[in-house]
Amino acid sequence: MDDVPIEDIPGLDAAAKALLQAASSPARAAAGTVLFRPGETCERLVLLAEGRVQVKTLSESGRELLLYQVRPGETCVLSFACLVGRRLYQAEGVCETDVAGRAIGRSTVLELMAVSPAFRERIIDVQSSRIYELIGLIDEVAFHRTESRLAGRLIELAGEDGVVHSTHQQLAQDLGTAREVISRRLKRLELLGLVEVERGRIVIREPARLRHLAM
Amino acid sequence: MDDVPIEDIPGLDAAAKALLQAASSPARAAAGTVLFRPGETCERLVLLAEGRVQVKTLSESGRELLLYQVRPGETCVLSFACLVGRRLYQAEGVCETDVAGRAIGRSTVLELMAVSPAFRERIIDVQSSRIYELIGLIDEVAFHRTESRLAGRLIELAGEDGVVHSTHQQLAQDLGTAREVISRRLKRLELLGLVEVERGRIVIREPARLRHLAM
DNA sequence: CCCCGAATGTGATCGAGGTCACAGACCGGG
DNA sequence: CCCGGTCTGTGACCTCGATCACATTCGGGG
Repeated sequence: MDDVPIEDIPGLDAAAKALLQAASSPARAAAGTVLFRPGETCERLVLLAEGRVQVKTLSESGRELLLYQVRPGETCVLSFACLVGRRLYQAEGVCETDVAGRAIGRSTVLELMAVSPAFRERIIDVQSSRIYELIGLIDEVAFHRTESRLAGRLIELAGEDGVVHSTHQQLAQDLGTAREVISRRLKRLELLGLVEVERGRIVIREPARLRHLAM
Repeated sequence: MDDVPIEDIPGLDAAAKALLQAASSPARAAAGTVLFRPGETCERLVLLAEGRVQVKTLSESGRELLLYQVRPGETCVLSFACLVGRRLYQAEGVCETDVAGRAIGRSTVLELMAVSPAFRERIIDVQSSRIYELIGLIDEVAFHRTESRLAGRLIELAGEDGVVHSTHQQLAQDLGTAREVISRRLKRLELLGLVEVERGRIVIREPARLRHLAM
């Protein structure tokens, strides 16, 4: 079962569907697959139907930092920028889960922008949100300490039950720091009674106080 | 002389000009004027005809960090994101020089997006470039030391003659650090023979080696 | 030519976070 | 139930950058 029905992609209008029918190809990838790496050129844009993709920068020393995630109905803004502006990727894209979508080339993207209001608005919407988020991220990285950023990330990741299923290593990679640093900060949060640290998961005990720390 | 002719704004098509004629108002501001601050709502978008605007984040402790500059023919992507997505500004916009442009409201922006291909493409283009730049900035702030960032900034600011007209304080604010740090780093670059530091200006002596440091 | 504000130089100190080097602890599979 | 890989805890150490507190120095306007 290789095909990805165009109907699976939310937020498209008739014009977009017609064009995709004619000029897109199904794309699937398993969790963990690297979709693109720094330095590569972008040949095609994927409209995501299901799954989640993480886009992260890499440092020379091997650390990483999560920039944003791409969700169903969205496209990767970096891919878009690289494809349209003929730029090189400066980040890495990794499938967080199994992923399905439809891939389109540069000319099709441009045509879609012209003929499909829904597609156009979606792109602009996603770009705007990402710009907003990226600026927030810059602010965090430049001016906020790790403890506060960790608190924020825990809140983002927590399920309804207040449980975060992540290892210290994963959190470190999300925040662009080292595992030891996360371990120590978590320990501190635990001493403060804000969380409980277990193997592979963190239970949030005091969401309110944690949220307060995050700002 | 208060008016700003629409002809002064580059990159518009007939449809855009017609709409602007009917639904935009002239906007002027002197160098140093603060156009928006964190926490404010965005009521209108300015299409820049001349001058330059700096957009920067502010930290609690009073430091700042330059996010990007808006130039003639462009719009501020943060303003756009805030206006369209009804979000609050998270940064500050300051006129770097005297500035002239035309201001439009939310509904006009949306209409322009719909009726003017040139405007639409311009927006998308600017958004894409900014996203690319912002990701680069995140990478720098997260993973590169001040010395390398300073080297990069000096190269950006240098004129044909290799002279940068900035005070240490200004450079510090561009890079999101403290003045003393810049002074010391500059001193080091001077010891290495890469630049000469004078009052209010820096002369680049070894562009190649400086560029090398910047990466 | 003097004076004041802006710009710069510098030492001392401090804290956050990065890095290294391990030691345990835990867990699922064989 | 044992073993190896993953995950976590921790001490030691170092570096960069932030901050404070000044001393200078420069340059232009009155």
